[in-house]
Amino acid sequence: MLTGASIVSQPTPAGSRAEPVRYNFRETEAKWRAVWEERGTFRATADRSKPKYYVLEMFPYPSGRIHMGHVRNYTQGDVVARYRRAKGFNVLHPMGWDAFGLPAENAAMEKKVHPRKWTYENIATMKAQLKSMGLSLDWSRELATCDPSYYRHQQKMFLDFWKAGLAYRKEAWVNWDPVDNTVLANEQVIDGKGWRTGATVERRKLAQWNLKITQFADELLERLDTMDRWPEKVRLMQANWIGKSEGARVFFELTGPGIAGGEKLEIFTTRPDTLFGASFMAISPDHPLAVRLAASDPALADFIAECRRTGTSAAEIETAEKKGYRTAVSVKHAVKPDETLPVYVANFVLMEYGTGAIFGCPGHDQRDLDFARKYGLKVIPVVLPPGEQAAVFVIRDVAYVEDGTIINSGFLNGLSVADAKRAIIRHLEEKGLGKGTVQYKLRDWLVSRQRYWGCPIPAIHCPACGVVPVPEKDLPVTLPDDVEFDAPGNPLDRHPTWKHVNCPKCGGPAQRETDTFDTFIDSSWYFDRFTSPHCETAPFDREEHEYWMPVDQYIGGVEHAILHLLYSRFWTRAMRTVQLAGRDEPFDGLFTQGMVCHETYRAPDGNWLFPEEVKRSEGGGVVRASDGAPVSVGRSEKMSKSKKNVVDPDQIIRDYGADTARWFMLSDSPPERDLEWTEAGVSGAWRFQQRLYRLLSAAIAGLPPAGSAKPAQFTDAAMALRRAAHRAAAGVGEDIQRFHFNKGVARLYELANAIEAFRLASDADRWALRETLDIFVRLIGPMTPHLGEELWQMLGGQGLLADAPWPAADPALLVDDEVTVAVQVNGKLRATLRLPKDAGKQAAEAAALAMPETQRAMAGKPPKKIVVVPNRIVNVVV
RNA sequence: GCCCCUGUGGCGGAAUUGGUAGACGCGGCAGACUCAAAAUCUGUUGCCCGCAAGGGCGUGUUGGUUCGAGUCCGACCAGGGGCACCA
Repeated sequence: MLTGASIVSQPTPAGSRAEPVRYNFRETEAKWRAVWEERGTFRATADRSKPKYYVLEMFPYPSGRIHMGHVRNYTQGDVVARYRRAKGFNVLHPMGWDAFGLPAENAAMEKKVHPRKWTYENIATMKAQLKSMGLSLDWSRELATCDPSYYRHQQKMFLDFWKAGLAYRKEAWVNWDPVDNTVLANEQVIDGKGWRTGATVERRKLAQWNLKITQFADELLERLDTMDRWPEKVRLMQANWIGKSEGARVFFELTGPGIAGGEKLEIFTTRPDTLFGASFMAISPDHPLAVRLAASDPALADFIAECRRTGTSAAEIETAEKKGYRTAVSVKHAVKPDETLPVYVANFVLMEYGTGAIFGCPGHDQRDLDFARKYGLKVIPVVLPPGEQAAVFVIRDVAYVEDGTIINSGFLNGLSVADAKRAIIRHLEEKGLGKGTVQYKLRDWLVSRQRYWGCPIPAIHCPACGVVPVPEKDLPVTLPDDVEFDAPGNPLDRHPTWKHVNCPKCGGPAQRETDTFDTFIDSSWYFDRFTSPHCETAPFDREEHEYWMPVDQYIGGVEHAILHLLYSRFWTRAMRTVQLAGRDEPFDGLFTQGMVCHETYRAPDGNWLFPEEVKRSEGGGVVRASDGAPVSVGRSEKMSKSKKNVVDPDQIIRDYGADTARWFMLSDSPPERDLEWTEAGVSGAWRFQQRLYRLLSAAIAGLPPAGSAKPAQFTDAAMALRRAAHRAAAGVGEDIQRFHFNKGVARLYELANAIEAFRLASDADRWALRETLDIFVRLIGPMTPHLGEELWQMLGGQGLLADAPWPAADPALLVDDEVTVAVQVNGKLRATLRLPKDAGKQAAEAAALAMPETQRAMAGKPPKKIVVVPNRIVNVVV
């Protein structure tokens, strides 16, 4: 009998020392993982009788070891997956490896390991680490993108896309590192030099493979509006990236030396309404006309060469001066027949956007104005701001870019900007001088990489037949194993035999394509493959794919907001185009998690220190543990090896257990925000695990067996406990669905506090306590699954907690029959009042006015007005 | 430069539609247990005045709407993110 005693401070048996009950997480966690694995608890099979739920976290690059960002990502996904299982969904929760990529080649160069060996060793290590987290993953679906059984389908799909016109070759300017003999991505060029070699990067024109993502530009943009389970931020970033703008193309007739009769210059503008204000034309240094004119104009050739030397980094562009070179040619003004306009080559005009040529209207574009002032060109205002007089309005230092009334523009005069756009486009189209068009910033996806460790592009270059697809029967084109990394450049290119093949068309000697695919291709369809990863005849089994897709909940870092997610959306449409699948969108719900941060530490010599190298001194400062040297503590930043502010997940799991790591990841910080990793937070999470174990151990004795008949009567305290439990059941589920894990955690703390404060006095109390514990354990299951299973077993639960249903909240217990109402006088809180739920306005008013606190605050004045919000507030205005 | 987001105790953060600001956790303080410490438990903890009862102030700053504003509107300040010669 524990009457009146706290259920926790249970007296220990006489004679025994008060040994605190300790939860042995090491043994227990391993035990339950073995049970799940042995029973195949998380293996998924398509079952049309149940609703499906596909939970996916972005698969990792096998860099060597998992980091805290992975732990956070996979914990969140696992909570969702386990919760959905408990709610009766047929859950697919797979894991794989984004296994191609440059780090493997760097490792090969530095450590003389073959990229394949390095990659698969890393996979083995990281798989063991992920397993130690107790994730509810179906490992039977594991895949690695570097496996030929995976990428053969990718090669096949590429051939299909090629046939359908979605893949093509195009000459493109690339950053060429002359030392490594390779192409560099823009972000690998620092101050015009290669990031690895320090060599000055050259701009070279190379034939490269491209995928026609621009074909879907409009669709990719329009569909964003309907994707309401994606973060607003990501949709906005994608919309900006696609960058739709409406305007017109206009043709200007060229005149001057070297110009053939009738030759035209085509420009793109979003402001055709300002055409009458044009005072110059500007073309890109890469524009064919510029290149042609340079052949007979050495000064222009120098100018173009100088432009090409200027880097493409953000900082350089910002500081680069706007410069132009006046060519010998001019154009006839499209709408003012007797005027001509000079043609400049300008360093700020991009060949890749629009037509690589613009017209300059200095009055209504700041950059054009700066240019015009610099080169002494005319400034003709053609939009009059409201309230200004046309006769006296002039543009000084600031271009006018807002709406207004059109002036100095012939038949457009008097129109608004929007009307003028419509009118001029109609005019241009009628006269054959131009046409209204839509322009996108989005460019086609360049997928060629001069690398070894990637998926080979299945194409053959034949001197007679040109570029020929590898026949399907010869797929996959696999990578040769015997490669050397001691020389710069692509090992595939200098391999003695690999690239030499016979042309599949004419049988003559030919060469393989030695470029490999951008690894973003690998990750553009892995989620499709997960639906049937062992299918040999196709990328996936169509029926399995139909059942499981789309991904219901995708979770990963916001750094993939544009590229990976946009490419995946494209790939899905490309597959639809070649009738491989019928979907438009791969990801129904998307969640982007925040980063994991930690304080940074620096020794007096300026070197970074790992968190485990520092300690708190007695004086409260932070010192180096080895010698007590003072340490300067920097602000919390994203964990990174370079600043050594990292904590190893392995270490945490070893010292505190997976459940503690998971619990800490979920508590306090909202999952979309950055999380600060602190020692105090971890030990707090650990203490809670221990506390729960003690709580259950102590409470369990003397409880009625599971399934005992419900008593007819409960005390108020027991009813309060039951209400708390049922409210938690409803609330935590809601929190998980809405990704408010931190709030769910807070509710569980509250319920634990209520359980601990509950005093047992009767059998009915014991029944209520068992009911509450039963609910509680089910609720913590998704968050701390190992401890959950252990407690579930202690409670005598049926089967595994991982298979147990989510507790159903009794609606009758979710509503209180009494509510607390706030009493305000002139909007200031003066008292609170307990009232029966849904008490009438009059009763509430009377009760509030009767309170001495109310009367005192009213100071004898009569009420002017009384506002009553039922069950909430009574506000007396005097 | 353009676009977007966020500002709440010592700290992380709660607060359906405008309706009791600070749930929950961390940390602090006081106490219990202990020879002592750790662990654990109990109480307390926004700031200011007051012995107390009680009162005043308080969600980045500032102005407004409202019976009532963390929440809505305007201006500003600070921090973070994205894009960036995009015509």
